[in-house]
Amino acid sequence: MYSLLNMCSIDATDDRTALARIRDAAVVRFGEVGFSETTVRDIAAAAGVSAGLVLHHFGSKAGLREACDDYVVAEFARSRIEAVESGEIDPFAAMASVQAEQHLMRYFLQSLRESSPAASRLFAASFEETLRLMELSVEQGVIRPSDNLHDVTAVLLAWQFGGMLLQEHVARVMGVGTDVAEMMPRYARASLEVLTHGVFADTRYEDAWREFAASGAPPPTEEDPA
Amino acid sequence: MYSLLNMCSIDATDDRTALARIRDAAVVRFGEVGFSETTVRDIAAAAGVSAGLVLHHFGSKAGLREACDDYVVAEFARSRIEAVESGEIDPFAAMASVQAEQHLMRYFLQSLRESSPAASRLFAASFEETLRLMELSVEQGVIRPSDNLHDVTAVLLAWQFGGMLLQEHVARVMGVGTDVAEMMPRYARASLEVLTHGVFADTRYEDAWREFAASGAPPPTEEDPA
DNA sequence: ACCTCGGCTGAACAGGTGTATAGTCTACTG
DNA sequence: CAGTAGACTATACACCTGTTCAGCCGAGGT
Repeated sequence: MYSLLNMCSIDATDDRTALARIRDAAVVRFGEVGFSETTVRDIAAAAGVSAGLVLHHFGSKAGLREACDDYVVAEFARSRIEAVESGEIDPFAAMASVQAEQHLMRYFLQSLRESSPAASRLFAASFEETLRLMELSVEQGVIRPSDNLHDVTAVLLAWQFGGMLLQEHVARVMGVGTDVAEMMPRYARASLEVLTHGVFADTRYEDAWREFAASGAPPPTEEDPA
Repeated sequence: MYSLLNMCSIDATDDRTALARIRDAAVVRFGEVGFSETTVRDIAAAAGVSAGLVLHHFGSKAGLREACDDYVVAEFARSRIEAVESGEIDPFAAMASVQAEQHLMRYFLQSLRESSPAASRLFAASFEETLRLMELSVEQGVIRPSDNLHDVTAVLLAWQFGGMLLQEHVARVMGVGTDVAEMMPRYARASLEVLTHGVFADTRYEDAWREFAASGAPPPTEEDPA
């Protein structure tokens, strides 16, 4: 019904609908520089259409964002479903496949920066899936059992995405470039070390906290002495 | 200490100079909603002056940002020096004192979101100090020795700040409010558990990675299976 | 007294923003 | 073939942005 020829200037071989081109361009721009730094005219130019058409299809810039949110959420869900159907269990491979679609991940990370509604949806969805993965890994003896697996998973997820958000700063203090190939070996080794052995030499801090929590007093300190 | 945000009508007892009021208001606004979402007129109104005066004192909005950056960096440094001079060693207390000046921390976190130049400076400074603290803690037997303490510190710092950045999302999946009093017990318990015992049941992932790194092949996966 | 200088203001300017509107063209339908 | 619907464009509009500018005012020096 709405299949039109696309005459426009972007690429003669681009057979995507103008609407799809707008949406894709918006996902890229929003992911790269953020929502408020992106102009409707930018997106229109990148999609090879006029600014008016963007509003014609999506109503407003906010409507375009919502459409992008829905699209990215759906794409993530689709890629996860594919991964599950292919019988993927290995958590390493799981993360690798998430990393695969870079522009989606960029959009997600940018959403986290801006605390957009999509970020909450994606974080929550990622949490549910990770929690299932953690439970499975505990059964398989890969992950140490915990009577607090729910919160532990939430913290680990925050650390993981938080680490991605601060990638640039980690790379700088490590003295390497921000590209994955250069940074990942260092980051992976350090994080694996912490996630395997912890950082504290004994349980004194954990004990101190447990004792404190049991006393019912308002806790006096921040989270961890990293 | 000194009065915080007094929006339109400045308190008659406010003896700060107009320049200081502008700078303080800018730090608050930049920290709350970010640089590009804050207008010069907003800041001027919050400081009780005209928009022209802001530019008169700081040249431009960018100049104001630089001044705020310098101010916040200096304030952080000052508070850290005070902490060191008071003989503070306990990492818990260290983090608590950092948390104390909330508007400075908010400014820093917002800078991290926006990857502003100040964020790099503050992250690097925080890293240097944390690294010294870690070395000291290793000597005291509190932190487990590591032949990779530099990178481990970088990762832990990224996780800590990253966790703060994603505070809202962690709270949501934990089912608690975002305020510190409600969230911190849960967050502290989970992070202490991980930092004390790790999450992996054995060293298989660490071994696999070491083996892989030794082979010299390009690594195939992402950082951790959180 | 006069003068000067810097803090300070109000209005104006130039550019960019999201958005509304009028109109063109093409494809489909009766 | 008329006619309608919708994709699409160009233009204009209203608003907001950072910034500029001419000038006011009070304090301090001579």
